[in-house]
Amino acid sequence: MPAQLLQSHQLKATKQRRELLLLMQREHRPRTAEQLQTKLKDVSLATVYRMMDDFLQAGLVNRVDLGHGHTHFEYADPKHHHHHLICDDCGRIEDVRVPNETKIVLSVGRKAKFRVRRHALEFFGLCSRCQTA
Amino acid sequence: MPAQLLQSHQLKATKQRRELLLLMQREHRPRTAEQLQTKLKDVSLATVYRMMDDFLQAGLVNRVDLGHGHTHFEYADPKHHHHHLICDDCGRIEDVRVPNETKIVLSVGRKAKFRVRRHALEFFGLCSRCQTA
DNA sequence: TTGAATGCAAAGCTTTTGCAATTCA
DNA sequence: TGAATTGCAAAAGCTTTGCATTCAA
Repeated sequence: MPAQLLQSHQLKATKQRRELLLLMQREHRPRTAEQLQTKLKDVSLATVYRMMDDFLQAGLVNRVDLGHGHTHFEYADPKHHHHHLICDDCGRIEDVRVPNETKIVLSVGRKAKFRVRRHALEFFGLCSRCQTA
Repeated sequence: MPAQLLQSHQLKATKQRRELLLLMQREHRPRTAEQLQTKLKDVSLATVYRMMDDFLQAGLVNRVDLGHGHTHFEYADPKHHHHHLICDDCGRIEDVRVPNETKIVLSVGRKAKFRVRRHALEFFGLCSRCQTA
């Protein structure tokens, strides 16, 4: 599957790319380049970053800013578009869907004559556990 | 004004803090620590970063991720809450207001039993000029 | 007066880059 | 085969930190 997906985006299906894409599909969670590299073992960190650039351009992954100093990446599953709730206290990350999101994004773009290609949205605060603690 | 604002947030109103806060209120645009330091002249970069931490905690400024490698900061004017449209082509940044934003944020938090304290939202794409070019 | 804030310079991290070797189409 | 990709190690930022000094309350 990864091989075909890569080729359909004009990306040469190298061993490293196939492994990384497969890993990200399975994790479907925001991960740092280092976290991904650790789980791949035979791929250099520089290559992970280079592949991320390619994947980002192809729209296969999204860049996620969780407020920690380093960038996270997440597989962009078109069937499960979502955003994140990030707990300031315990760091837990929950997925969340925003109602009428498409409509909102379209209306924002239309009003400003801006062609929105993508957007980033994260919520920060306290998760249910940490509120009571 | 900055002096009182600082003190109301339990922040000692030092010369550097007053100047930085005043500058950010006037700029009311996302700026990097370096950009701010340049305009201040007599404040070290380390101090700008340290002040940003304080201001962020106090809620006086927001952290903005424009997708470039470095963090931007913007004065958090409660009367002009807005988000950004960032042009992939020319880099121009426009402010935008999202209709019913408060309602949306509240509903997202309620559904997930998550107490949302703040959120980050940026739109990327092509501005009106770059669409036609 | 005194704890907090600042400056300077060094250290720390994440991310990028050059170049030779390797690999996929 | 030939262009694209990868590894390694060095370089390049941005951001943080230690410590002596200065400053606001």
